[in-house]
Amino acid sequence: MAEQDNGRAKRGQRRGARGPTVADVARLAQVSPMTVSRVVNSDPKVHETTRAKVEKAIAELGYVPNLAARSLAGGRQCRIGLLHSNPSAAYLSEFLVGSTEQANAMGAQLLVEHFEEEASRDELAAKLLLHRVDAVLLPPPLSDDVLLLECINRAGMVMAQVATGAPSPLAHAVTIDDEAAAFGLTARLIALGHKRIGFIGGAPNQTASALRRNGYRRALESAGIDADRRLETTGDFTFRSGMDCALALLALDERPSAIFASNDDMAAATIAAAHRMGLDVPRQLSVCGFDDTASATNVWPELTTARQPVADMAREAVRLLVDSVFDAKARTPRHVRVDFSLVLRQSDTGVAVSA
Amino acid sequence: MAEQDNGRAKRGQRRGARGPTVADVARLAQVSPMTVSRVVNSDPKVHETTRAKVEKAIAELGYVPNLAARSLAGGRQCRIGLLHSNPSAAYLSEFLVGSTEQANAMGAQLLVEHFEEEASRDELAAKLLLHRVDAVLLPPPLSDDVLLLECINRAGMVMAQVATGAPSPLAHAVTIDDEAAAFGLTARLIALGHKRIGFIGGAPNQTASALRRNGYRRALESAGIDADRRLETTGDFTFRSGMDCALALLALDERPSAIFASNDDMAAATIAAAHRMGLDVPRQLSVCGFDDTASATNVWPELTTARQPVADMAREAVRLLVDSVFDAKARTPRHVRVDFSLVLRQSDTGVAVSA
DNA sequence: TTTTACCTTGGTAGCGCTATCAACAGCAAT
DNA sequence: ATTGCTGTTGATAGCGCTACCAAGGTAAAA
Repeated sequence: MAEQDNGRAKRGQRRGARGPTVADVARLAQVSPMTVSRVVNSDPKVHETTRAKVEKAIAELGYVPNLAARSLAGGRQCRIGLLHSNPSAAYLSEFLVGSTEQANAMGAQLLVEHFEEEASRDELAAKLLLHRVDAVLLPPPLSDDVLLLECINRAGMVMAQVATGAPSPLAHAVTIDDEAAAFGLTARLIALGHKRIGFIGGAPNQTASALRRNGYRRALESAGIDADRRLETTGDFTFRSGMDCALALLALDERPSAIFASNDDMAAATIAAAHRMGLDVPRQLSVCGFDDTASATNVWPELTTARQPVADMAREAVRLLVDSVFDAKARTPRHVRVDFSLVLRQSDTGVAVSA
Repeated sequence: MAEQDNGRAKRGQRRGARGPTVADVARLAQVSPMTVSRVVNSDPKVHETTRAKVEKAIAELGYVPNLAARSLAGGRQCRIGLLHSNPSAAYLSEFLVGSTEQANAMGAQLLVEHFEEEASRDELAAKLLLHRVDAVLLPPPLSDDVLLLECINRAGMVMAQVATGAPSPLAHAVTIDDEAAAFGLTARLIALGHKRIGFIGGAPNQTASALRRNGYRRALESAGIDADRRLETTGDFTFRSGMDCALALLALDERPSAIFASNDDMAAATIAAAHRMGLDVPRQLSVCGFDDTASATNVWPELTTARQPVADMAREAVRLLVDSVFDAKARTPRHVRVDFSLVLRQSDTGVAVSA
């Protein structure tokens, strides 16, 4: 009931005091609202003096632009649909942090949508359209779903694939050089003295899996080690599949002395499998993973792995999308490659073992 | 230059065709824009017949409300700051999914902000204020930071603590019954025949830690088992601390036959420690965790644990916050308790072992 | 000096929606 | 017939911001 007037004169006849507006700033700085708008949007054609005055007024009032009004007036409005489907929680977490941050910073709205494997791609596209989604952000494994890409493209939305092995001409892409990273890790195992190195591949439907396998093979090759196809197994990025593959590898007559798993979960499983068989890691078996997710440090010994800057990749992808939505010229698909790094921990640094 | 008119009469003189508006729907349904607005917002006082007409028109045009305009006109605007500080990635991920979903559904804006341990709470509050944050969402461990709560409260923002053991009178709280869950898990271990059950506590500065410890103690007590304080250790929810505690417990003269860890990461570490000492889990050592995060299934054997519905809790918290922001009457702190469940997997189901 | 060209600023008119209040039924009670 | 309702609808006026165009000033060119 009590109409409390917290120190500020009520503006309209609507409900009480919200934050200061361009008009307030304009009054204080003795310029027009329009000029304030220009300063806020860093329009180059504002005189230095005026800009300073306005900035002072802004600081004084603690003015913050109202996003709603801005996007309404500006006509611009960017909704990004983030589609995810059962990626590792650790990956998704980092991805979400990066993408929400960037989306907020750029005034875009992020809609997080879970995509069931079995769901119809057409229905999904229809749903996105219904939600007025302008752009779609695709973390793996969805970034490799060609049907989905085509479907979304047909619906006229911009897309960004993150961490795909096969950038589509229909979409932006942000990737690391998976092959180089896998090459690097394998080369390191070789440098440690290993000659029989087992490989656990990722899900065949993710293109990155093939790239990592190539990196592994190329490293062996360039070290002059004959490839033994029995040492190559294929999992699906889950812990359980990693366990199965590792057990199979460790049951071979000529057991590998090192195993390169295509992601951290499978590497963690490999360590578990080794322990289960009474092998010490890294003394009797060196292991390395890929991705540097939380799993990498939640095992003992901690995993040597390749780190993708997931949050940065998400940020970059959002940036590409927002730019595309606001500026038709930026709509031609771009492919951004970001740097990875090798994180050396304890899972592989045992005494070098010769086969 | 070519003013392309894509099939729809241009509305303003501004840039071309955006989606249909209330006016379009109103015209088609032969009612006033206001009535359309009422239907969209499910205002009860609209006649059945009218509602049907409008809904038909909406469907026909594929109308979707413009959020920006709505929040501008409604004067309502809700920004929720989600503060997180190094929680487990798995937890954060689920939390983010739940909270972004709910925030979008309720037309609120979510700002994700990382809070460094060392950062000044006052500066943080100032920053939140600067970003015009109306409400703050606090997942653990921040939900237990009393200083932070006071600070934010002083700044006049609404808060919600998630998974705290000590709901503050200053904030909403969404919790599970940690004590009951810990009781349940411990009771299960006892039922399996264990008499010496080790305990790995969580970080002392998180109130949930104490509750879990109480549940553990109470279960022992009600089973008539004498508490042996040497069996109680204290970690800090990290894998590494779990490893240390587990190694200590397993080095005791009278080794425990089961260990209850206060979260999954520490339970995973316990399994790793057991393997490291050549003990089989669950045959020689039963283990159970808490939270049912991704870690629970990324170890072998998989963890028996207590599941918190993290995403649901986040959703509920967001709901409480948004309601509070839009409706002053809903601002009195509420404490919502949601159900947990015990997830029985393989880490504890060995042959029952007697001490 | 006048003209042309900027460079900077201001005025006006909405963006799409909803709060508010006024208006008009239709019906019961006076 | 008049009054008073409840239930439903419409008209009006902005929310805070920016696109657009026009207007003033100053400097360079004629």
